Amino acid sequence: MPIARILFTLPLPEPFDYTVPEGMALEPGSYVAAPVGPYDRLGMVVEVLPDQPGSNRKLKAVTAVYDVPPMTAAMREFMAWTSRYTVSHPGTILSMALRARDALQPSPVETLYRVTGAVPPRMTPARQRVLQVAAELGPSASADLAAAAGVTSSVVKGLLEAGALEAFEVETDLPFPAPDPDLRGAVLTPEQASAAAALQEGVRTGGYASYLLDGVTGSGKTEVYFEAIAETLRHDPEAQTLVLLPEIALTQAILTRFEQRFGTAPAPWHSGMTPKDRRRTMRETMQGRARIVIGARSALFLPFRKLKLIIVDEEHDASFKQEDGVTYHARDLAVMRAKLEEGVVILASATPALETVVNAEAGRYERLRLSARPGTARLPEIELVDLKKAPPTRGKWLSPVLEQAMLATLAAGEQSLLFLNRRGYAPLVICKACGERLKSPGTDTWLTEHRYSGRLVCHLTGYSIPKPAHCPHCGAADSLMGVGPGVERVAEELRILLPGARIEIFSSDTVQGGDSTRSLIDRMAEGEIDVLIGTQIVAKGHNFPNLTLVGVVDADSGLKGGDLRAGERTYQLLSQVAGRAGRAERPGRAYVQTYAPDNPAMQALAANDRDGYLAVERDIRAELELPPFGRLAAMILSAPAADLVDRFALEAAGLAPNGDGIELFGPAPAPLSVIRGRHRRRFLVKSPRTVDLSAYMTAWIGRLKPPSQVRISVDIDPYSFL
DNA sequence: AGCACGCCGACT
DNA sequence: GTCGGCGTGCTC
Repeated sequence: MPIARILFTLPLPEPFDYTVPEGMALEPGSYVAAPVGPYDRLGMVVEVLPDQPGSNRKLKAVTAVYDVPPMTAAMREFMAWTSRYTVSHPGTILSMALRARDALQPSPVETLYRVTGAVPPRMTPARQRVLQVAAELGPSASADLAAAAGVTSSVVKGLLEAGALEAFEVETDLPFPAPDPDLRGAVLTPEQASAAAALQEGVRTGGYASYLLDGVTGSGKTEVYFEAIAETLRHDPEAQTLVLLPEIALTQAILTRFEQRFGTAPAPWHSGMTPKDRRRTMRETMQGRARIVIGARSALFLPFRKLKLIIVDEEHDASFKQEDGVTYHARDLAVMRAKLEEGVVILASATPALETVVNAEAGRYERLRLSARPGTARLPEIELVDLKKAPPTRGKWLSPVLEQAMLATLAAGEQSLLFLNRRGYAPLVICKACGERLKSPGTDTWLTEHRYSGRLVCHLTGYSIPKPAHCPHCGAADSLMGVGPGVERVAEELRILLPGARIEIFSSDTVQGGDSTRSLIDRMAEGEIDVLIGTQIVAKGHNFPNLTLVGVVDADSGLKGGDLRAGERTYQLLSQVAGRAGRAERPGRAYVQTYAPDNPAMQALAANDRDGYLAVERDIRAELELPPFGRLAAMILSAPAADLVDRFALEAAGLAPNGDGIELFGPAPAPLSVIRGRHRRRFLVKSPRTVDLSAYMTAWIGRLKPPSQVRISVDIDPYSFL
């Protein structure tokens, strides 16, 4: 009997071997159920080996094979590569690819009823009502008909037997309607048209091609990549497209734009979906029927049938970096997947990551620039407000310069946006009596005061308590004081500065679901709000025609902490926020409050000199051999007891292999040294570009024998530093 | 990941 | 004298 090597959705180090029963057709990529210990588990065939006569290995047999298309060779290669690169078990990657395992089963069915037109031999008032609602509602479930008619389902059953109703079965998971590439494209400017033509040429040529779509905010990148999608749909009736967006940008607005262009919304994939919707998207994707999938970073692991185009929108966005469990950067993996799928990848951004720009300059991506906003809209003037020279009065957070601008904007009947990336009222609570700083239990992060809810909240773990009347440390009454600004506190300041103005806060605390987000955005767009104060959530994609003033309350907050990309990220975020101003015919203006006006990121912002800034950053990174000119990896050790992890960290340091050009830093306490009661220590490894750092980390871990309480995790290309 | 097997404290 | 804590090791 032939032998199948099967990879399971379990963290096992290697595939297991099984015999293939007579008559079962298996090939690499087939999804199967096979026994692991006492139970059948979901697995995937990696390899089918011919009969091995004379072998006396006792193997179990494969139980069943799923009736779905096998995973493609390109996807299997992608998983194997990802497993090696991220230093994680192949089975763990397989579980990521099969997140909605019901998708392997056919759609569940439900029974619906509809009227036949036949009149039942015996008509009663109850039957009459049911037939009436059945005619009004159209095909419906028995329970729905009964409820609408105010009867029990036995009346429905009686009508079915009498032939006045007929039953039929439908699948509950419907296919996605086919998008229409030729519905109506936007009228493109010459610059947009030439970028679109280049992308379409790439799609038609076939094979791997990669592009950087580098367009200023509002230059119409979406319309341009829509044309690449349209060409993909037209060119090959089986080709599929994946659009990756930062989680926060996956809003109704983008779905509506797809619907307007292609007549139907794409298949969605993100963390907030119900199991049923997930199952539907995954089934349609693996069957090859979903032609366009739009999703957050995890959508990259969906098992497409024929993935020919991947678009990474806002490719610089830090949320493409997955930090827990298997760490990966969805943009980098998207490029690899496109290579293996022999497809086209488009990285789109107004503020591309330095890595991406360096790759484009090295010729690895073809760069397509969109330099103009269509119509008359102009980029906003950005002015730095030096807080050392023009500080806010004590207890306030807005400099007089910004206050004046806000007053003038309100007087002119225009809107302002204030950006402050801090939720709640105050990011830190201290006791005036004893100086205690309130921390989240089991974690070394400060508690944030939220005044609307009257609670102290840990933004890392979600821990929250009502604000205590007494200091938990010294017991003093009424001594707890919020320190520093949050959006709620700035709102309070503004209500005094601008009495009567309509002021709203936009943060993940004030808007829960999609509906409240939409209504806030709609009200802002329609001019029903004068001042919007928002966190990171306001930076993306919203178009407010009457918004002419943007104020950045604390431009320096992102520069703190030892992050390699702090300056770059600050530049990206702030230029994106500033870009909210002046989208329509009115010119926009942005004030950026900073204590570090000489910082290169601030200077570049004021001079609107992105490329100059990137050139400076690039030279620094090249000099220090930091990414993308060198490689980084981190190893994080954690344990419930600090002494245990410290002892093991020293042992691990001694066992680190030697390697050419490898530099080892640490162990040092990780940036968050305690999370959920686990003490964390971190090593940073730096190597030249030419070194296979994943292989180095794998070799290192192979030498370690951690005590059971110590956990090891590897972060390839870490984003948080130090 | 499960799950079973295995040794040390509070209960009928 | 047992029930059960979760540490360790195995699953083709």
